[in-house]
Amino acid sequence: MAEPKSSRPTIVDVAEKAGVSRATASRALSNYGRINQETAKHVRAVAESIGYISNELARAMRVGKTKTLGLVVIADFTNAFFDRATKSIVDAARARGYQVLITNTDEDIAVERNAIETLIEKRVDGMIVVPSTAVVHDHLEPRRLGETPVVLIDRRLDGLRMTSVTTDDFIGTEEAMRHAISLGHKRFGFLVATAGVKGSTSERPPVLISTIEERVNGFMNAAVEAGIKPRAQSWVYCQDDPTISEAAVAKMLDQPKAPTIIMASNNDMALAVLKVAGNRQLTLGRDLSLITVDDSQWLAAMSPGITVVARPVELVGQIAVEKLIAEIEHPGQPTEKIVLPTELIARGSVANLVLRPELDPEYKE
Amino acid sequence: MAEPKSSRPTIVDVAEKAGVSRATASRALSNYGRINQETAKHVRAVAESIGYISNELARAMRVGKTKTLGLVVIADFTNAFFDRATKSIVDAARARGYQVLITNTDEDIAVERNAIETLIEKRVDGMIVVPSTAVVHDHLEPRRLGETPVVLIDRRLDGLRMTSVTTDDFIGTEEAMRHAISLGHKRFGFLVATAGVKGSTSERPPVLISTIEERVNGFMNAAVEAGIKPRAQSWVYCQDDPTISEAAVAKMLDQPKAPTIIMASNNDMALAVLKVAGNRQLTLGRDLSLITVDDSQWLAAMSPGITVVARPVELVGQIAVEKLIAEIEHPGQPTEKIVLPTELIARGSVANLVLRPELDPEYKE
DNA sequence: AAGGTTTGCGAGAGCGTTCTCGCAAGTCTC
DNA sequence: GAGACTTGCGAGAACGCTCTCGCAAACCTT
Repeated sequence: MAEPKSSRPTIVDVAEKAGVSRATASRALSNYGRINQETAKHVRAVAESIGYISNELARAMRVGKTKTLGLVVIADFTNAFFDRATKSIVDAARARGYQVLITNTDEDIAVERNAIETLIEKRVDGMIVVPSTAVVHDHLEPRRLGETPVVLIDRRLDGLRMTSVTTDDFIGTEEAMRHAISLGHKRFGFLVATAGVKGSTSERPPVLISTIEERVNGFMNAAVEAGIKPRAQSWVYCQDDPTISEAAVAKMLDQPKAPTIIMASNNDMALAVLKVAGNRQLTLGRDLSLITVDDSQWLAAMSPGITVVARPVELVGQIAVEKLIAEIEHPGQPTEKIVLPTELIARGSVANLVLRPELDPEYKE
Repeated sequence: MAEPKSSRPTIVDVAEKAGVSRATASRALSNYGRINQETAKHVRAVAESIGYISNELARAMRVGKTKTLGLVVIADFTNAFFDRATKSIVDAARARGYQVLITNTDEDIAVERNAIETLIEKRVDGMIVVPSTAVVHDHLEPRRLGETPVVLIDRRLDGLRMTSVTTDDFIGTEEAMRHAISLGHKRFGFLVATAGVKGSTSERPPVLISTIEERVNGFMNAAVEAGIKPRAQSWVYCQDDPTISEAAVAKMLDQPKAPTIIMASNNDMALAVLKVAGNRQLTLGRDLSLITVDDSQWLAAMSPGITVVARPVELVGQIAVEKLIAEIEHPGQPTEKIVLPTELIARGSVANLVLRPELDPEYKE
């Protein structure tokens, strides 16, 4: 009478059935050490026949590597950065034999702290994190992390000696501004998504995550450079909430000298512009212009297509994985702050006021 | 001289430092069994002070539960189903104390088989899978899976006794068709995304994944019901590739009696329609109508908004997690085929040919 | 033919937990 | 104040794997 044995076969089962020791079975299955190829083949056949699947937990315990990466991200895959970044990370990891454990932070620092703790508990070999704030980051300090390497993406955290992969949004948005200026735009509306702000305000919050800060500075710099002094009311820092951002856009457009173009700091803001423009029957690229950051299929497929500052999102993910795995497999890599260039993709959403000055409502013959 | 001890502190370190046994330390940290609350507090303080973080691998080995769910998905988060589904799954899992290991299949059966194997190796407590095909599924058979429970989402696999959470796309698309018919449309173009087909064809492939099959049948059924006989050339089954689908749309529109409305089986197809319409300066909801499946912020924000068959994606994810965890924690649950209702959201992309028959190019006074 | 080297394999420890069991001391019960 | 029960804790096994070490047999080498 065989015992029940309800659970999965282990390597001991394989060993017994094959008439060898655990050690030999292990050698056969993981293909290492000195072993007769005949026995190895036999053991593998037995393993296959009884449906043996190795227990990576046990192996991980022994060898100290889980072949798992943690991803700490604002898992809003509706977002044109995180969706593509996540996919590219998962793919790049798989290509190198790693799996990825996803944890969502919802941009909440407490959740993030928790997520990182959980990932360490699960003993991931390393993690890629999108820090949800630019300020508090004790949970990312070496003391907490121990040996676990971390690579930051999307946002830098300047206080930490840590590899990061970001994009040059300063130059990207500067370029976008120059483009708009060259097409004759002089009155800009800046619509900036700001975590941590409630409602909307034209006052600049004390801290912005690096990505947003660069975009703001890029806008500003190009404006100043062109001798354009953006009025306070053309800046709106606003919470990432459709109702609030749409209201902000509406207010912007109702000003006496309304902007001819709105620079959106991200696609949620761009959506608000689209919505309001739609409601008011404004045609983009004619009655109102728009530039946003992060490309997506939708932005390209609309009519007119929306002009964007495109970031090499997949590349960010791939490089992050590459650097992370490099550090995992060969500890002691130098930390790097990698900054990738963006690309301006001009489509039809920016009116050419040079050719058609009459499109500017303030235009006087 | 203390030994180096480069790696993380273990429970033995905590025990030693606290002057208790491993057992007691474990009891204190995991809060179970009989333990003096004073000692417990002391042990926890010591653990905190030396930065102890429990090793879930070891715990998992011992207790046989990893508190990890596997997600086997076509990780194209650009897709309006998978993005939201993934987020809702990650969130629902976290709320119940589970983490999610994501594996991408890219709609490739070999990769899927592999992914499932890997997840079993990592000993996930259960998995949620989007099967990438309707035919081969030996890797999902009980023999392979062992005790690991699986819940299917998005697509049913009728041959398997397995819980699934899907949406009623048959009724959903039928409803969409009735809506279009009630607005006076008589000539339809059906644009169906089909994995496995190369290029595009008007011949129906032998097998379609359940979701797509239901959509096709829903379209068909409502057409027949209304006495509309769709011509062969109004059906296009086409590979999920922008160039190919755009060509298919163009061809469709160039027919002698071109359709007044295109029913897209998913958003990739809808994108193709948008692109072609844009190129040809056709205004949606006037020169050409469109209905697609799966809502997204973009579809709502465009002008006109696109009419969609909206599926309760988040709910699908939540229920899947719920059912899966129920089976994990209380094995022996009955398998269920859960089908959730869809909702037709009418926006402006369908022209009203009853009110404005002149919008139909075939209209003769 | 004697020594050295290589090959193949098994015994056993160890990774960091949890958990059962047993024991000593304390608390109750009458 | 003796037995019964409760409380708090430690010893040790177990989860399933890998890997070092040692040993026997087989193979060279001179």
